[in-house]
Amino acid sequence: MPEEPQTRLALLDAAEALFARQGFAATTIKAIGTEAGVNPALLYYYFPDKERLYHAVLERRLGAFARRMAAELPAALPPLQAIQHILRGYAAMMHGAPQMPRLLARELADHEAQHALPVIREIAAGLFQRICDLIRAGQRAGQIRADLDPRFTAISLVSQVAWFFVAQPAVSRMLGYEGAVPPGQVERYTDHAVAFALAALAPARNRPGARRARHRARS
Amino acid sequence: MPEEPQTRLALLDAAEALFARQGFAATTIKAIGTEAGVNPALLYYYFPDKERLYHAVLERRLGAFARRMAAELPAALPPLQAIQHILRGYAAMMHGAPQMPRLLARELADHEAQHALPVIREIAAGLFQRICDLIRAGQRAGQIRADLDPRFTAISLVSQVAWFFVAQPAVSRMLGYEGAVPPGQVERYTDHAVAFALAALAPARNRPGARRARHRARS
DNA sequence: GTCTATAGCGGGATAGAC
DNA sequence: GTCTATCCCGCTATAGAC
Repeated sequence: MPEEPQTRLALLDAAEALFARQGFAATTIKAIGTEAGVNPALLYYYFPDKERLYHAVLERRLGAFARRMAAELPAALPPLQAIQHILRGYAAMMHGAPQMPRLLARELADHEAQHALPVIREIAAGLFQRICDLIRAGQRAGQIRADLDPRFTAISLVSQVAWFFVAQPAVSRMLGYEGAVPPGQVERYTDHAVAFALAALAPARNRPGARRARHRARS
Repeated sequence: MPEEPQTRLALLDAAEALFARQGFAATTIKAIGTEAGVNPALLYYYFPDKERLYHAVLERRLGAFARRMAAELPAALPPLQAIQHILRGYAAMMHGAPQMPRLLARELADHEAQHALPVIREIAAGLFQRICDLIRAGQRAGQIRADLDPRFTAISLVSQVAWFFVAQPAVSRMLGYEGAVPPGQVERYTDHAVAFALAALAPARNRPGARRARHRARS
């Protein structure tokens, strides 16, 4: 990793912010240059074109996250703690890179967009697979309700964190704030989400009428 | 509601599909016309411009949903059942209008985009407020854990359903499907999400070491 | 490495025939 | 109501001076 040119970094940062705010198509080269405090034409000195700049933006963040997650997770951690660890790591990444959630939201929604990177799919799929395996392990150990579908449950777990950040503007307003969610609230929500998840995962203790409505659930 | 011109409807449908797939900026007038099987210039006969066509697309669906939800919910329903009703209604709308989730995701992410409609914010805020109130009622009745923050909990509930549909392409792949999620699986996930939510909401029965770190709830 | 100038294209929107 | 032709603008990308 030799010395990264300042200009290149400025362009990456500016592009990340603008792509997140407005999307790829709505963001112009001129705007990127202005935001970066750099001549717009320099984009073509450091990157082949707008599309590859976008790729570079995604690679930079997601690559780092994927590597960290792959390295950090000790294999010996008990399932419930490992799940907690992943959820908190996910929240921390989202919190640390404020543009990322919206960028990710666009990627997820834009599956037909030409610039969607397979890398993202692979990273997401890898993490998801890991969570599924942890849930199954927890079920075998009797720490997680056996009647939960592991894959559906993994989605439930991830969605709580993902949605909070992705829908940030709406969520913030719903919580009663004008602009962004105050920093402290983010940690509080993360704690809540983990507690909520653990409560839902906990094995049912012979609840009255616990085993009904497997089919036929419409009102 | 007098006779709606066919062409107008075709344009609305085409625009809805394309805006959902590619976003507002990336969708061209020509593409809308082609998708609708109609001359592109007709857009300007039925709508003032591209932006107002977009507004019409959102109004059509969300207006209907908001009216239905406001009308359908009997005030006398017990909190837990009312919550279930809302979640299922939300899922049904998303399922019934496949483009809507992605359109909504864009709106939520694009809070700085100029075309974001205040209507959406109001609808979302109204439903959210309702869910919060239901949670508080459930807590007073002892049917919902008292240590949950009502607003955070409302987010957790909504996010499970919202994320499943919004991240549909990614979710589908994670569940192991190639294209879209098979119809039956959507209902199965909805059932799961409701069950997951109810499990998390259920009052803890004298668990050893129940969470203590509770902040003061505000009115 | 950075800048200016501009080519070249594709987009939104309009005029007006039918 | 529908269609053709077209204007005009702004965007991406490049050429080339410094």
